[in-house]
Amino acid sequence: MEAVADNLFPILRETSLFSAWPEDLLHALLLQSKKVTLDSGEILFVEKAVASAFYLVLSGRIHLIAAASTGQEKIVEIIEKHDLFAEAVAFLGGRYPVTAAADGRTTVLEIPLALFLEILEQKPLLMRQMLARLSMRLHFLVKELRHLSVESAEQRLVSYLLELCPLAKGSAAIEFPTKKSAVAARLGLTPETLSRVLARMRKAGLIEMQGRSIQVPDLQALERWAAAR
Amino acid sequence: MEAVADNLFPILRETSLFSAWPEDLLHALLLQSKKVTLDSGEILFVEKAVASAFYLVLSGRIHLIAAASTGQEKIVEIIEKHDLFAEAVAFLGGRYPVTAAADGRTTVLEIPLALFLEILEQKPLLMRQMLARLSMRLHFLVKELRHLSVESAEQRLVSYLLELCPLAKGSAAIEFPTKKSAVAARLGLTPETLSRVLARMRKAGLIEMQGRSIQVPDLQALERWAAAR
DNA sequence: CGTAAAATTGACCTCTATCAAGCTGGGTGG
DNA sequence: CCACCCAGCTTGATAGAGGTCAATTTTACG
Repeated sequence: MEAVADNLFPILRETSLFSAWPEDLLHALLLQSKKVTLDSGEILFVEKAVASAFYLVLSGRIHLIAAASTGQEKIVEIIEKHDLFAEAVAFLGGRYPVTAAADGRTTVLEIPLALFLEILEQKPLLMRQMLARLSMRLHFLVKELRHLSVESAEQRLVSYLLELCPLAKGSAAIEFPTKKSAVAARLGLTPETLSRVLARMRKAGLIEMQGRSIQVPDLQALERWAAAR
Repeated sequence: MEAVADNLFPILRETSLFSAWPEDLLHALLLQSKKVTLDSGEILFVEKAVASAFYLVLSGRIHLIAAASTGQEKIVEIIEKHDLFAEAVAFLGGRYPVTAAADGRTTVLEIPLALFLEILEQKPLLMRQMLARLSMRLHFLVKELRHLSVESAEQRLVSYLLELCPLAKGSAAIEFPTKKSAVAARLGLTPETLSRVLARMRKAGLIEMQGRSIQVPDLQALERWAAAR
């Protein structure tokens, strides 16, 4: 853990949650926050632990993991650089619903909930933005639920690829954010199945692949292909 | 659609969202609301439609359905009598993320979003409660995600049964809230699979069943059985 | 009752997980 | 500088869970 530098301001400002915060409040919040650096695989917090803070990824990546009693794990979400996570726990008894683990060496900003809540309480506008954020997460999860329950491995992978590329038309160059085995877990698949689906796409001439980067000459063709299974 | 009667007050008061609302505001909101009655299977709103209202189930049941391009459907949630739904859409461009359909003849109270938002804007305390509600839904969905991705049919059904009965120990008499085919969809299963799992439980002496009602002589035995698969 | 919808049961098949080898490529120490 | 090593990836063979299709049986309700 280290002291918090002023260069964090622009990063926080770019998040939907903090974009409209007045300077002084942001500063007060930063004063109570600290950087935490994790080694690959290290656990930031475990499911059901009492929540006292939420986080912003400064570098690296965080995996949010839901584990079953059988020991199986599903990556609910991969949090990228400059994204906030776990901010929603604030409003509920305050226990984390998932486990957070570092993917590669990762630094996060730990923001204490107490002061954050206090500030929110007094600024309806900020609360309003918080509501919008939670709403978005809700929609995200509903979408995930659909993907998992009614879509095949092919459809899920294609949806995921389409999410990763900004334009929905023409061709695209896509890069997996992390190693394929983690992408597989994110999609609710095994690494083997992901590998096979990618192989099928390659054989069908729909993609080219080298390591983590994927070329898609025709996004719409890819979509049509997935729809047919 | 009919005029709104005053006997709705106690029902609204029992919801977590409206429990703390001042009389006058609730009244103002009710004045703009109306009852809507739907026949079985009738659609209240479709996915992606622009949202102008949210709802409270007065009688019957509503299924929230996520459909895939293939035509397959998953029931995301079964909304019971006196529960609110779709209130979260308010804060997001305002499109419904799911389709809502009546399960049996169903009456809902349609509450317009515009006034609701206006009121919230001026009452930070109410907003705070709204946040708590969204947070709960978020946790619910995360749990669902885990169930779907890392649990077997047996485990999902048992979790669902345990959710339906208030006590976690000893014996219980459980009643499915709706027809089995809908329960199956809620669990992400086909009716056939649900039927088979129930048959297996019956043969293992873990449950007795007549129509929609289920007797569980030993809840913990049921849990152990599910854990072993 | 009689009919239609719901539920069950059986046979079969598909998808994905699992287990078990190989393969590959980037980093390390000799 | 190269050989080796090992994590990550791929590929193959196999099995199991759950879906699909079809044929009954049961239930609900006019």
